[in-house]
Amino acid sequence: MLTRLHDPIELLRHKMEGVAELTNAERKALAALPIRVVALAADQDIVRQADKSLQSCLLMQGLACSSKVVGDGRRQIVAFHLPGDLPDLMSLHVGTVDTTVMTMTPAKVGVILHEHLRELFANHRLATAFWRSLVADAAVAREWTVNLGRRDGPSRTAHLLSELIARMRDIGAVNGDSFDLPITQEELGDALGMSTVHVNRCLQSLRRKGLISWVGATLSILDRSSLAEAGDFNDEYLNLSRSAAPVGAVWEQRRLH
Amino acid sequence: MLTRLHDPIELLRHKMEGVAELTNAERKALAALPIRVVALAADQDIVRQADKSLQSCLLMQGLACSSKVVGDGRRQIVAFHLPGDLPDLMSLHVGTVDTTVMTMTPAKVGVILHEHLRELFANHRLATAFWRSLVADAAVAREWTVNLGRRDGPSRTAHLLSELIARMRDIGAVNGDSFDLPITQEELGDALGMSTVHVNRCLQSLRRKGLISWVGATLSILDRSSLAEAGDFNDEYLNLSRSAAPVGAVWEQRRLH
DNA sequence: CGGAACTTTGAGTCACTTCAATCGGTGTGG
DNA sequence: CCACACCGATTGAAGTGACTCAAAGTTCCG
Repeated sequence: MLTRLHDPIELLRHKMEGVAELTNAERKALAALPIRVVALAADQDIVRQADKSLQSCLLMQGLACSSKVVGDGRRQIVAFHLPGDLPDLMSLHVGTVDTTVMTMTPAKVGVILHEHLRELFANHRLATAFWRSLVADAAVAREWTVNLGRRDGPSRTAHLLSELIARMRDIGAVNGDSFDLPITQEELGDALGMSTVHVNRCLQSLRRKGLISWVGATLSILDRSSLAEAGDFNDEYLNLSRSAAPVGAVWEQRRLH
Repeated sequence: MLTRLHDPIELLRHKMEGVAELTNAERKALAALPIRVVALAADQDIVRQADKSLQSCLLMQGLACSSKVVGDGRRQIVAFHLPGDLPDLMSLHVGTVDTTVMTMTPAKVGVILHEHLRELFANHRLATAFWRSLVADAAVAREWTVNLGRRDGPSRTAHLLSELIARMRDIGAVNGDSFDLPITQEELGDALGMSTVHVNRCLQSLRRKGLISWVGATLSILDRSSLAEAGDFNDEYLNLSRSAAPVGAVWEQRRLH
């Protein structure tokens, strides 16, 4: 599966089928989308905060992140982007991004002009699929807020790693319970809002408990359910869009009656 | 202005004109939207996490918040909702919400059926306006993540209060530099990811520096620019959609050339 | 082989938490 | 009209999680 997903169109199709059912006509429309593939080194800006943008990009290979820098120069990563993600899709509607999107590893991105996306959205169902992907990203962002606000170091770390393996699994990037995570503890700290030293100690604590092993760039989850428990992790928020495809159930008019 | 905005349609129109230019036809379409107004007491759930939903609501009066509860029972507020906000607009596209939305004060909400919104979205420009409002909310959420991850107590508090007065000003709810903020320090702590005690001390520190005064339910910003500086606050992220209305400028093909 | 980048460790300090008590205002029943 | 209860704000004191600083150990790579 992973090999097939090196093709930008297939990747995009897989992403959209994750949140909505597509007809053959819609798949064809997606396939007709002009995408220019660009290879980037690690630590390259893709879009910078406040840039005007007439295009959005599809991450195809590698890892990327969105971050903001605060007054004292430290940065906070607000999202990790995996292959298949559209890190700056929001610029389609507001023409700018409020974060800096950069690669964390060598990467390939597919550049899609907004005008082509807009043409695609003549089909409402496709527009909805993209809309859902934006909503799904927002759900992840809210969970990060919870993570930073209410969980201590070890738990916060466990939660983030649980999120990552879940998302990696969705795109078929997990072998057994291991996946490639070629990022530094400093970057992890920027995402967790913690110092590098403390990240290191939290990871050790997870290792000592036999929950994970992280050698080189390979992270292995040794005990997925215990890790989830340690991180107070529940994957529902990752699957909102998926379960939503058929909106059927009657809404119980509890309070707003 | 505030009085006029007690009408749900006017409130919605004001919201949407904040992010996009509307034609008279579009204003008329908005005005035709069936909205059922419901009055709620304080601390009532509007939508609960994981509820299936066939409608979204427009907050008309009062304050509301979205929150999630973590394993040990503490909660994290992930967003404050002001009059004019659509706290659960995302349920339009995924059929669920991942947070619990509840009132913090007595409130009025306008209930709008998803089917009516979808009809409205036959007009692409109106759909875009709603889309932008969702993107704007996501930008605020990302800034909260930064705030929780990288700013200490006093600064974090100053930042949130700066955000609140800026958003209150947008809806005309600010008199001079004062506005009604009828929430407890505990609620503020749930938003800031801090204990009540520490919120109290951070507020005192801001008071001692002459930046704010908070008596009863009235918060006054005594020195707006110093408060912004103390909170490392820059309102750009709140105005993304506004500045975006005409997407004109040519995007400089810096790195993705 | 040497150097740079990253990880790991230790020690001291500080921000923030928790627990506990007090204070003040507000509403309520007697 | 007062006594009481309740809720929220405030204060103090002790404990702890996380940070900073600094150094040493590792891995990677040219």
